[in-house]
Amino acid sequence: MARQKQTELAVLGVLGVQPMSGYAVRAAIRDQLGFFWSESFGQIYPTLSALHARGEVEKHDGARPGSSLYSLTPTGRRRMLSLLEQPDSPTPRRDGFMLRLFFGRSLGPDACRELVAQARESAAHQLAVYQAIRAQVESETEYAEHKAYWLITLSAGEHTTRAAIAWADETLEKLDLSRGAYLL
Amino acid sequence: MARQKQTELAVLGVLGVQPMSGYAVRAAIRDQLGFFWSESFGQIYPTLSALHARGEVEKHDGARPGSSLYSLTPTGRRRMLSLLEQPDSPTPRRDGFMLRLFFGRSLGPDACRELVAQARESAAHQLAVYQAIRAQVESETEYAEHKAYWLITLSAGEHTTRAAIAWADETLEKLDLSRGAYLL
DNA sequence: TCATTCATGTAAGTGGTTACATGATTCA
DNA sequence: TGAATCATGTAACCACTTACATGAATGA
Repeated sequence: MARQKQTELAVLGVLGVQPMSGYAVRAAIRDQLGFFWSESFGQIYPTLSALHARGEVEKHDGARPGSSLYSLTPTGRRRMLSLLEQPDSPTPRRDGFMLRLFFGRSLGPDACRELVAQARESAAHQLAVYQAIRAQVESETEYAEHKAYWLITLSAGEHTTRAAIAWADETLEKLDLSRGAYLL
Repeated sequence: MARQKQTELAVLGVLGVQPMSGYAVRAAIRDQLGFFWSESFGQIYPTLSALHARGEVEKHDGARPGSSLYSLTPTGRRRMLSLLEQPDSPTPRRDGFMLRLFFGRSLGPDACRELVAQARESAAHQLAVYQAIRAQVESETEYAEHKAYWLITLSAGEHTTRAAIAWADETLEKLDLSRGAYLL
């Protein structure tokens, strides 16, 4: 799937849950999909215009003057479904942290240790955030069916983050051993 | 750290292990860093030129006519070190698979199950690849110090992938339960 | 009244991929 | 002899971010 269409999918997707403004679309993506997706205004507004031009979303007057509420048309819903079914072509990974660690020999064991320790901290923090969100989502009473899928993606985040912590702990140990060897 | 400089870091980094041609730089990045980094020719050659213009790499005649061997100059090595020490600013995540799953309610439980099952398969395959590479790297006798860091990044991949498998298994179970409930 | 949030949009720039063009060398 | 690999580079395009510009509404 062309990567461009993924932005359209994200926008159509959140609009499929309920109608909202462009600003709210961004907030929804940031707050609900933020851990594995992001869109900026510079993407959202033009996408919304294009979607509107193609009749996939409807534009209504919003609560404030100048603001608009967008909602999916039947065409839009069909489009979302068809995008959803297309296999995604993942963007090539570019993990700066791993890149640094790979060249760790040049960085030196101390700096590497620091890097991994920081990564461990931020993963631990992330895990706490996930769990706070989980509690919040679980207590939510609306969108019961959608909730289940939200929790599934959250759970993926939790698994990955716990793995990151375990890896960091293991790596710190290795690094300490080799540092010990180095100091002999 | 500006994202652009990361390409320079990757190029300087592999050149820091040993001098090689632009073509070989790409091969090294693909084969050794491929799981968490990627560069295309369209990036590598211009970067190499820029690095050369700034005196960070030296250009020597390669084995074939028209081919070049690039190696780090002392300036280049210092530059690599300084880039290595700068904190990285991660690109925002865009995980198309999670995006789809988040909108799973629209996709339907069967299609979701299929999606997750596929993800599980590809993770299992990935894990086998990691382990093959691990065996190969471990048997390598050169670059002993560098090897340790390579294995550390490999281990990160293994942890993440095992977590993905565990998550998939858990999720498949959940999905089957809810599908059962749906069918009642 | 003043900061914050809601709201919409554009312009410039960046970082990157893809496809193309070209040609030598190696090896089956 | 012909396919695969080694080798270098460019041009067009793409998705996306950042910064900017603007202004109304809300609420402390």
